[in-house]
Amino acid sequence: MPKDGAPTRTRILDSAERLILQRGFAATSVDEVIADSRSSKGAFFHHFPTKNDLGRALVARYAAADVEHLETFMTAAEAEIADPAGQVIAFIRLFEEAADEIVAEQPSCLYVSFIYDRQLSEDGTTEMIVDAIVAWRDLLRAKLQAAADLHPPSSDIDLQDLADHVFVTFEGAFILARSLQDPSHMRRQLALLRGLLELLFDVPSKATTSPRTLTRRSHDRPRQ
Amino acid sequence: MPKDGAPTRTRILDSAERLILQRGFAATSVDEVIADSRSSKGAFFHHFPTKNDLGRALVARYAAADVEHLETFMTAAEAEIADPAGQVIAFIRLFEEAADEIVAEQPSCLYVSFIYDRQLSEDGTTEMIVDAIVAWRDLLRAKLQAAADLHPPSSDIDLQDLADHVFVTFEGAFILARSLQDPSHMRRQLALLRGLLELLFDVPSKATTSPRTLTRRSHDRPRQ
DNA sequence: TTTTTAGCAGACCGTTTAGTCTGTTTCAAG
DNA sequence: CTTGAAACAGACTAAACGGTCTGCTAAAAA
Repeated sequence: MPKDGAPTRTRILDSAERLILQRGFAATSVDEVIADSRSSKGAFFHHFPTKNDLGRALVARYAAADVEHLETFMTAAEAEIADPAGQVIAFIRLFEEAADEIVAEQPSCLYVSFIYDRQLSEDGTTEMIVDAIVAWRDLLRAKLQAAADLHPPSSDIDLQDLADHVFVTFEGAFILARSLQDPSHMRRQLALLRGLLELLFDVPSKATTSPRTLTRRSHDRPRQ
Repeated sequence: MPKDGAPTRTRILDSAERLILQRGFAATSVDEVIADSRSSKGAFFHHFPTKNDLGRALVARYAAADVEHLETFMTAAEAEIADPAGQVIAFIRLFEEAADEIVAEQPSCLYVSFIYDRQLSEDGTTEMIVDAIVAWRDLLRAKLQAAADLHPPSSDIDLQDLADHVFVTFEGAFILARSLQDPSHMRRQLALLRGLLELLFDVPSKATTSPRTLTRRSHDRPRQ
């Protein structure tokens, strides 16, 4: 077999992801991706027959990483505490601690770039996004169900919607952070969500073990 | 003065808004807008010197309507009840009741189309979006502050972040509804947010007065 | 050593794009 | 009725776009 094309392919995907997260899919030209990745027309269209194929590959990679992130953090939360309500709260706290880093290297969510950018269900991208969202909702709903069975929540809240609200908070926080150009909103919104979950399941907030959350109130002046 | 150009201008804006909400700004061509609005090149570039000018005008109109919507509903909530916590909850409930209609005629939020689509701070659009977001956060924060002063909330939650969480829920719900192609998520996420606020401020949920919320649980099978 | 094939380079091409230009129509002021 | 300026209509253009094509190179199989 001839020389390995994987590094070039990865370089193209990396450049495309960066540019598309900044400008959007339609607003990013193939030539820009080629220039940024220091490849060529030949290389690009060798790996991706069309621009849409690049998009599909990009979403596939992104969704896979997203679901893996989900599972990694949930496993870590499960190792930390036995109680399912505590696990959900620990899960959110792990994302909270990683929030600044996540937003720094990803100013927005690739899902939205594709959901908002292209004509819906044009090809297989929407399905991949749906699958990832469903992975989140199913895993979280199971946890929340288990939590609700143990500590009956203080309010009759729909658990499916509550599971979805985690995804909703992520996406909304991305938009808020980007609009106001203040990346800390991701961490803050996750902290808020955690606080609401602690309230709902009557789990005491252990602020002392999570020093980062102590700085939560240092933003009375909006940074803009 | 010659004939009135306002109707044409409005027709172009309406078509552009529809198309851009579906496909995104960059993915919508001037020619498509012209065809959809049954106008012409001459008419278009008479009213909007460049495509970006159309975008700016569109966001200006959208943001003005958004802030007006905010103020209308908050005024209605204030007329309904004196207690600030109850006002916030009534405010959310009003949007809940309007949610299906809103999503039906607007499958997504124009802010996101511009925040995600164009290079940030290219022109004045970002500022207009920021102004609208700040209007939401300021009005809601004031209400939440007043509410917290009266009924001290059962948890030490940052009120600024809580105010922002309303916007976050809207934006996230738009994305969820569109991704899963189930418009009911907007209503459901707002209902959830209301439930959490009722819990936080210890306001009893009056489900009987709001018949729509009774159907909240009729979605065990995701519609997809 | 020869052959084969994936990997790549870059000139090239047809189409679409935003934007221009030359008119023509409308309508009210003078 | 004339005029003047805003409101259009639509042919046209230069640049950018996604995609093609021909050819070269590297490396492993035969």
